Amino acid sequence: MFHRPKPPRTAAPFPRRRQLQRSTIRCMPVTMKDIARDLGVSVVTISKVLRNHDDISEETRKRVLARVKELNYRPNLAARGLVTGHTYLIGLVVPDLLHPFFAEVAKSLSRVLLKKGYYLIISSSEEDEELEAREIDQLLGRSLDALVIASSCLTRDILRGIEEHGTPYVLIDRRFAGTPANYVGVDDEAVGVLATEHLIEMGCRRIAHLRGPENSPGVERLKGYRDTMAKHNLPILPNYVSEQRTVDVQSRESGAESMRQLLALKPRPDGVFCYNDPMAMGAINSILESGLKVPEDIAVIGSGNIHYAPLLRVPLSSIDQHTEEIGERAARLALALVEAKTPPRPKSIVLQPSLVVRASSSKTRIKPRTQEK
Amino acid sequence: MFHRPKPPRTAAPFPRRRQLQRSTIRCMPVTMKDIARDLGVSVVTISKVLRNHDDISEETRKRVLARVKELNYRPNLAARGLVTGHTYLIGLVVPDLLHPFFAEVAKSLSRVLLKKGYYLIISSSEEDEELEAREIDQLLGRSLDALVIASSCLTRDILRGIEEHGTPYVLIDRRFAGTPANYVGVDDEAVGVLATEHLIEMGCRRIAHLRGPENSPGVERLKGYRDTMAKHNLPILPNYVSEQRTVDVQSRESGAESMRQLLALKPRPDGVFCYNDPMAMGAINSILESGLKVPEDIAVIGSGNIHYAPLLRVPLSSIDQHTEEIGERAARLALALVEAKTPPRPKSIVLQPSLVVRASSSKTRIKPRTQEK
DNA sequence: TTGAAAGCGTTACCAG
DNA sequence: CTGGTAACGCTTTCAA
Repeated sequence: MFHRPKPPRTAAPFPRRRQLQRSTIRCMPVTMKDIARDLGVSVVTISKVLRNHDDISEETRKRVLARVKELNYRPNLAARGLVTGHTYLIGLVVPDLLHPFFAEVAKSLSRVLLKKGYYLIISSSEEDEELEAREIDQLLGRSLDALVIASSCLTRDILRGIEEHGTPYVLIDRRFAGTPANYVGVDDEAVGVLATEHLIEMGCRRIAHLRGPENSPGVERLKGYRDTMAKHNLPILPNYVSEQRTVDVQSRESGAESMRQLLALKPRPDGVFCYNDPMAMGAINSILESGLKVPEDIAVIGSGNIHYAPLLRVPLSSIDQHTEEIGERAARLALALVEAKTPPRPKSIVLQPSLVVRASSSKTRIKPRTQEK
Repeated sequence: MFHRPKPPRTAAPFPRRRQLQRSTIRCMPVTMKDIARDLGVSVVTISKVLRNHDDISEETRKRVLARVKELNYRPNLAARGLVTGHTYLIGLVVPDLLHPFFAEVAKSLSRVLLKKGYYLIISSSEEDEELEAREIDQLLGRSLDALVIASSCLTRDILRGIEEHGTPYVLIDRRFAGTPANYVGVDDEAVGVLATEHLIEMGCRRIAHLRGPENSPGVERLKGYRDTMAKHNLPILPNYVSEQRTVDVQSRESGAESMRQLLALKPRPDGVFCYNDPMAMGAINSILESGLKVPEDIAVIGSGNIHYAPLLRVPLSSIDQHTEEIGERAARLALALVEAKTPPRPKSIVLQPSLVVRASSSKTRIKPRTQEK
């Protein structure tokens, strides 16, 4: 009936032997306990020294620090996180790391977070909804402090699990209709407007659009394009909006394919606004292959302003989305969420895009050879 | 003198209240304890069900699973890792995520690992030795199962801490002289040979080299270049090997700058082998800016065969390093290390590079317009 | 088939 | 200033 008093822990029968059977033989790293035993102090003391508590004598502190350095001790952050409920780990989910847009976001995000002592754990969904769900599950299981997501999902279902779990999150690039969420992205309708206005100004009249997926950037850029065409009383000819809605992962190939279909139309377009830069690269390829010229026969503009856009076969005009700033803002927003005592009101940050003109859309005869960079 | 027996834990005074003060008010996720209390079983039972132990009655199993699903319970992987000593987390350290080579490696690595239930945690050192050391420290503190590293360090010092800590690791792309380590990369000397032989075959005689950093790829590619020039009795003219040894992060700019210096030399080179593709892109830019033509006046070849090489202003000849395979092999090697009971002998995997000819080096008059892709 | 106890490496709390 | 104790959420062991 009575519980036997635990024997004092210090009197363990095999003091230097780990009791639990580990799966590997590999020797474990140094722990506080090791140092404590070594120095004849308690683990608490070690812990305090390491976290700069000021209720430790200078002498003890010195001894501890010396031994810590000597043994190259590293605190186990997982264990620490377990106790404090704070892991200093922030998750990032993107559709494709190879896509320069997301690589750039990851980079600027990471830079800001690192400065504050946070660490980024990145996950690529390959634009696959199911994989994304699994990866987010994994991430939630690792008790991150926050999550930054460029979701490949078309519905907000994915968010429910995250909210239930209680991990704060920031959406980037793509958002969902419905209840507001923390979001950082570009004004996608403005992207469509800017691109289309520019092509019109360059003298294009039969402007086609290689559209993106059914997510918010895809839909809103399309809307910007449609509205602008309407505003200028320009018709959108049949099949001038590419039907396939493929994904970021294979943008270039899909851009090439859609462009081929557009080229078969008559009359054929004299300008194309592409959902993103990789699609535009594919489109340009198809146009050149067919023997036509860019921009003389067909002007092309993309979006994203990827860093090598100026160096392409035909330097690519694009809509700059302020990629770096998206990462920075998302990082700051995420940090604010983590540090907030109580979940603050969702905040939506929408950046204004800007036009970058290069050769692929400059229908003037004097094509600048090296316009920038 | 005697320790008071602990009161039985089940008789805690405030059963539904967490005792520990967390830094945030945010409600904590569901735990096994919650489910156990809920169902009137022990946490052990829950734990066993979740890990498919077969000593649980079908009925209990069903009840548990139902509740688990209902509450959307996710096991805390950090806590699990603490006990099992196995986190299913593998770290990747690269100099620059924006560099397509490393992005591609990350992608293929992640793909293989994910299939086996492992998760990749990526870290970009920005080609900064000190930052790299800090990041590796962080990673080690998170008790990863293994580490994959493309180190920006020139010496193997960084490895000591890792070995002391006992985390198995695989080097990729760059290796260190001295004791053998697990490594996956391309035969860099062969890269230099292949590139130089090709330029010679194209009729170049005054071949320059925009060299990389003082790490193994940089040094070995340089050696391949030197040896090949010697073999063909071709002189390496003064200053024909660019002196700056800048880094991957700013390759393009550094390539452009070095090329400008080469152009000022007389005689000027008629062929350039660049350490990597971004440098080659910068070099081509400088050449075109100076009014000369690629490849007619100066042929250029890079290394890495980045995916957009065919789409550049001048489609870029390159040495393919089998980037994807590097990632795959590194993943498999890392998994082997994790699963090994005892550390196996270090294994070095060296892939043979292959030549990809495009316009930037085809000195024949008939330049193929679209050679591939 | 079930679960109490001990332990993973750390921090919070509080009594000395 | 110091350190014992309990706790974080989980798994392992072993007795019932």
